[in-house]
Amino acid sequence: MDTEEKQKPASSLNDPTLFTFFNEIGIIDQLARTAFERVLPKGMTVPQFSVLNHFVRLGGPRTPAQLASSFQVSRATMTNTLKRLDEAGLIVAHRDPNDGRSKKIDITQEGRDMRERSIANLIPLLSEMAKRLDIPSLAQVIPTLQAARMELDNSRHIAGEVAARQKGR
Amino acid sequence: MDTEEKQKPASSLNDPTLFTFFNEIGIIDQLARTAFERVLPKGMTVPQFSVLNHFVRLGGPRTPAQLASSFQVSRATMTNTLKRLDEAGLIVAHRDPNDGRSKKIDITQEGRDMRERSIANLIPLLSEMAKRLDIPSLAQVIPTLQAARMELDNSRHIAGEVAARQKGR
DNA sequence: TTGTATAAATTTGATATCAAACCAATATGA
DNA sequence: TCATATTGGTTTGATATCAAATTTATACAA
Repeated sequence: MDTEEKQKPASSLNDPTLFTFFNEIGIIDQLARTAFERVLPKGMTVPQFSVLNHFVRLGGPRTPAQLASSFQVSRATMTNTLKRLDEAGLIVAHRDPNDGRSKKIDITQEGRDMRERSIANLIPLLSEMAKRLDIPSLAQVIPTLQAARMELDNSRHIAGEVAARQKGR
Repeated sequence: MDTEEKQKPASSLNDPTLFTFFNEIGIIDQLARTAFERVLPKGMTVPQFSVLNHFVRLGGPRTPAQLASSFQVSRATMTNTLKRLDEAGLIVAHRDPNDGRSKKIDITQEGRDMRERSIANLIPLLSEMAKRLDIPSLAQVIPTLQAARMELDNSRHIAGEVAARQKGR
């Protein structure tokens, strides 16, 4: 199974492209998240806002599992975020009468108001960023990012398989 | 000071480029971090590995503040990561005799060994990723990412100013 | 029918991260 | 010199995140 791996074994070590790519991605994510969180209403976070925004844009009740899948986070993470939104009265949860395991989550009016205030706060920051960043060049790289994201998502099992192979020796 | 902002105030709302860009960035970062952490030696994390790798590649003792700056994280965050590396015996810290506030951090032999094992575990994963991702297209977008990262870094104060303006009304 | 497997959600325990508050030491300036 | 400001580092308190284990409910299969 690992015969072909002898061909060019350590080229990925010598080619810094992947390392550099992920490194830049990580720093941009960090800087952007922090900037957004600084302008959001007190107590609001990016993940919480994203959930509220998701409900407004795409509507309807959603299960925690659906939301976790939409945001590519674990169900445990989504449980945590939903708990905080619920405690703040920004969402409501109802048990699914057809399936006792499941829940239906929906946004409340307070949640909609919070989402509106969040967007109002984000707009000036986004405007400032748009002045400083080269938007057309960012738009150009989006397809590449989307392709990479989809491939990484499809390959999520790979890390587990590699890890299992390592454990086995 | 805000007269010119009247020109095209809400265009950033209608233009989804920035939202989409940051959204893709965030998901890629999430997926990549999780994949890396799954193959790293037990207990090793991406930030911890990054610090060890930094010492091996760039050498020499470094202060916590220098490291925090290199990785674009807060000093509090770096304190936390260094504490764990220190407890694991992977780094050593010495007080700076010339400046009682400061510390000099360096990697230990155990730290070098851990870094070697980490890289050995990462190589197969990176190889798999390299097979699935289009490396040349990723290489092409790196300059754009670097430019965006530098601009966001230079503009870190902006979020604070926008937030202050919002508090003021 | 009953027992096993799967699925949805949560809990637990760990790490990362920031902001804000804090302490200690150095630098600066009056 | 002495008071104030700045700097390096830590602590505290909060949220996010995952993996692994747990709980409850549904599905399936013998």
